[in-house]
Amino acid sequence: MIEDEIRELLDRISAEMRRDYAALLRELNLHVGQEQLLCRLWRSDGMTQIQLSESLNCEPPTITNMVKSLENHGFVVRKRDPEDGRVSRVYLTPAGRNLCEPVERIWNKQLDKLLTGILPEERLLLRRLMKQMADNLS
Amino acid sequence: MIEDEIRELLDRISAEMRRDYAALLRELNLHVGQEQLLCRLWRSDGMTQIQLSESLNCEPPTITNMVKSLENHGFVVRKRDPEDGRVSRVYLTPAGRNLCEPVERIWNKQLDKLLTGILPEERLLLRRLMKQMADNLS
DNA sequence: ATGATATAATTAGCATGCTAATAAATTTGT
DNA sequence: ACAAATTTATTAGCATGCTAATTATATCAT
Repeated sequence: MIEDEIRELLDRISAEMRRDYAALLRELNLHVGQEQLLCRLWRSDGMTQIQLSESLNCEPPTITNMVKSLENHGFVVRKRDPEDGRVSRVYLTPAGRNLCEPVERIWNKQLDKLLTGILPEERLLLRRLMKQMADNLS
Repeated sequence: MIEDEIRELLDRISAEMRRDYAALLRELNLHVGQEQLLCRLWRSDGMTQIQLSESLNCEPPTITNMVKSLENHGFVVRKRDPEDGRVSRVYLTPAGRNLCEPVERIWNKQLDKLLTGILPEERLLLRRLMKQMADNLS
């Protein structure tokens, strides 16, 4: 069945992308997923952990762990919000900010690999179909 | 850029599929990924752990952990290979075998959700493009 | 036959990611 | 004003998944 093949292909692509990213990001001392969190901060430094968990679509304890790990590696710092004592805001250190370019290089490199041999008009179509699938899931 | 959107959509789809599967599989006392290992055994019971790691494209220690967990839950048993003392073969218990149908129901349900609104001829195209991407990665 | 090499699996340690339960601060309701 | 409810973050515990190092068995070469 076509549908089962699509499921298996999606599983394979997800897993393989993750593996490739893991290998590439290791050179930057990053784990898969951490670059996504940093990406949010590159766009908007000082987000709260709740905002991060909503933006990354994961649970607050996951953010606690990720931020703790990123803080141990010196890529971010946490500061208590002076106006709301419950809130902890996450800020980039210079080291964290400097990861932006190398991470984007990795993204582009991996994207080139993924899309090799797929024509521009096929990419448009692919985007449309993937947009539909993403919307179906949320 | 189209390519960046494709990357972000792929990330979103992967993550969301994983979350959905996690929720659905929890009712069967399974974690995401375990159903893939079981699926290999449904097709060919008694595989070695090395064979499983190659088939699932993950590392041997991961298989050790997964099999240990599945064994604790009574879905598989490990038996030493009588002809090669290094090899440990993994066999389904009746409970593990009985998971086949409910897992396939979950797969089909989730696949319906994913592909809603995508026409048969678009599915063919999608499969071709995904096949290309999967081949690009391996 | 025995020392070296290769293969299969495990252990330790770390990260993402989850749920359930808890702690701390703020807001709401009466 | 103060008790109750809500919000934000953390802790504990478990699973997948990784690498590096280790153990146990089998094979290869001299």
